[in-house]
Amino acid sequence: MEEIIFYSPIGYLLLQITKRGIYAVKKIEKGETTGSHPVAEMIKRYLEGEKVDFAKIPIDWSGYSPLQKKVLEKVREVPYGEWRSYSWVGKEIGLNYGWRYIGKVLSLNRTPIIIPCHRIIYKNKNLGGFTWGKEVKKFLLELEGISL
DNA sequence: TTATTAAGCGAGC
DNA sequence: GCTCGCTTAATAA
Repeated sequence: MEEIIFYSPIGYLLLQITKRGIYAVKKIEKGETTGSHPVAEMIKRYLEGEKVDFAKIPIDWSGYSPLQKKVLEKVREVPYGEWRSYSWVGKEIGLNYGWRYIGKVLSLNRTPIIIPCHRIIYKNKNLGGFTWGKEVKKFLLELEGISL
């Protein structure tokens, strides 16, 4: 497990990487930058407003159930600058009425930004919740040009 | 096997 | 605007 701490427009971020890929991204209050990593640089550029493609970054899925992984992989397919509802995700993966479970799965997401779960909001355009708080979610959506 | 849980949604007032 | 009822899979007891 490799750990990189770097500074971004939303604060210090801790990036955890295993042999299989990105394991987790965490927001921390204080810290000192501890070197760099290509993925850390991509996240930093993204948070500064640049359009970055995270699709090719490998993710360490260990700990997720098959269905949870399916949900998160579907969320990754949502293109930059667009948003989807929780029920859209549910229908896409074949849960006709079980979309309430989607919220549960997204709350388990260890890698915000890389898996853009901030692009999943209420149908009426209210924000749902977010691992790092609604303020960060709003920041990310406005960054991509989505008005609420 | 049962109870609890989670970041939603639409109907009806 | 607000309240209410509901679905699903995962986890714990």
